[in-house]
Amino acid sequence: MSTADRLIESTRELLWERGYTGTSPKAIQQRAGAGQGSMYHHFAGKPDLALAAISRTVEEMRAAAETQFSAPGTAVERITAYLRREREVLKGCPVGRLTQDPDVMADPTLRAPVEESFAWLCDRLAGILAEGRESGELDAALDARATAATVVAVVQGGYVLARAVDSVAPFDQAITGVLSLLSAHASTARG
Amino acid sequence: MSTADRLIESTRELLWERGYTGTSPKAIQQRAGAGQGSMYHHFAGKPDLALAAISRTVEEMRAAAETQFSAPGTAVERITAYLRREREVLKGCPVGRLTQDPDVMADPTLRAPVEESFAWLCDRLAGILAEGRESGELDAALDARATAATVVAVVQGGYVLARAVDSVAPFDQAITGVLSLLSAHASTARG
DNA sequence: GTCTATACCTGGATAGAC
DNA sequence: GTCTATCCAGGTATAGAC
Repeated sequence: MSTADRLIESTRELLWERGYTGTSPKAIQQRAGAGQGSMYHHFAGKPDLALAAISRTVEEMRAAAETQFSAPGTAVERITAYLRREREVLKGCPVGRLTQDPDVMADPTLRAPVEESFAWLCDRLAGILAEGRESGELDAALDARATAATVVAVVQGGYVLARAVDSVAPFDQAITGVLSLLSAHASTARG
Repeated sequence: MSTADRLIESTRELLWERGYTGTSPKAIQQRAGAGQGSMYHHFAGKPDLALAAISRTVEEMRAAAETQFSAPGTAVERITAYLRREREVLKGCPVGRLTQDPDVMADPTLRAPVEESFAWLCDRLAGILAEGRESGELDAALDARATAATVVAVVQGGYVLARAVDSVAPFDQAITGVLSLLSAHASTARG
């Protein structure tokens, strides 16, 4: 891995663990095993490095989600696969975390990937839910966009709950809860 | 308002806006219109002041929630009132935000109020849902604890989505979505 | 490309005068 | 109780040698 890559990876880790404000160039350099001059040779500064890190993170997140979404199966099966996917729950969401960083949200360049990421995720889930509704799998009265927002919110909020009580239990419960509610909606249509 | 109170209120605002790491004693003093010496006369330092601010915030949050929870009405009505309550959505949750602050979560004293806050909220909602199940309002198969976690997660995640796209729309959609799913569950029991 | 030196600002806190 | 002076570490970046 090149020095530039190591710097990006270190930044990704630190943004995840400590956020933008809590991440110093010095900490990035130490974790990457790179010197001061090396970092400023490859990147213009902290915001530039953060942009590279954030871009890489959102790409990975999207690819990971798309794996579940494009798998074979019904809408509920694919959403279940997405929700039950293995996650580092106690570390939280590396993208959602950025929404709490005022310096990230205040910079349009840093903010854009975060914004696009969640917009894409909601749209994609709404599309899958709409498919399920068209095919008769889900109740015709189901609001695809609202339900999609609920699903994404449950994941993001599940992370918050898990971190609050330092246990994955509430995350798993929140997922179980929304899947039960959604499945009930599906069986109504079937019955 | 006393100087100590102004310092606490300023700290509450700044913790909400910028988090613990992003909040400096100097910024607190300036917002409170207090001097350096004044702050260190009333409080031992930043962690001490943060504890006072966090304690006050979680008390307010709990009181606000309890207002909706203890109002007359069915379980779903009270939960709807809670979820539809007016919120400063784009500012996010002042308590949930703290879960993203590693320095807060690493300090047991600062962490405890956050942890208790979410534990209480989940328990309280689970109790209300269990009541609704006992009374026949809700499906007997409904898992009260899981559903409670889902409800809390939707609120917390709704904040994340709203901040991500800088719009209250996804927050409102997420609430609408979970209430639709829950209401469908209720009508199953009634039908 | 990477290193060291340097610079300036802020964070967080203490000391002692008033 | 509040003020000012002072302190040291760290954040963030530039300059220039190698």
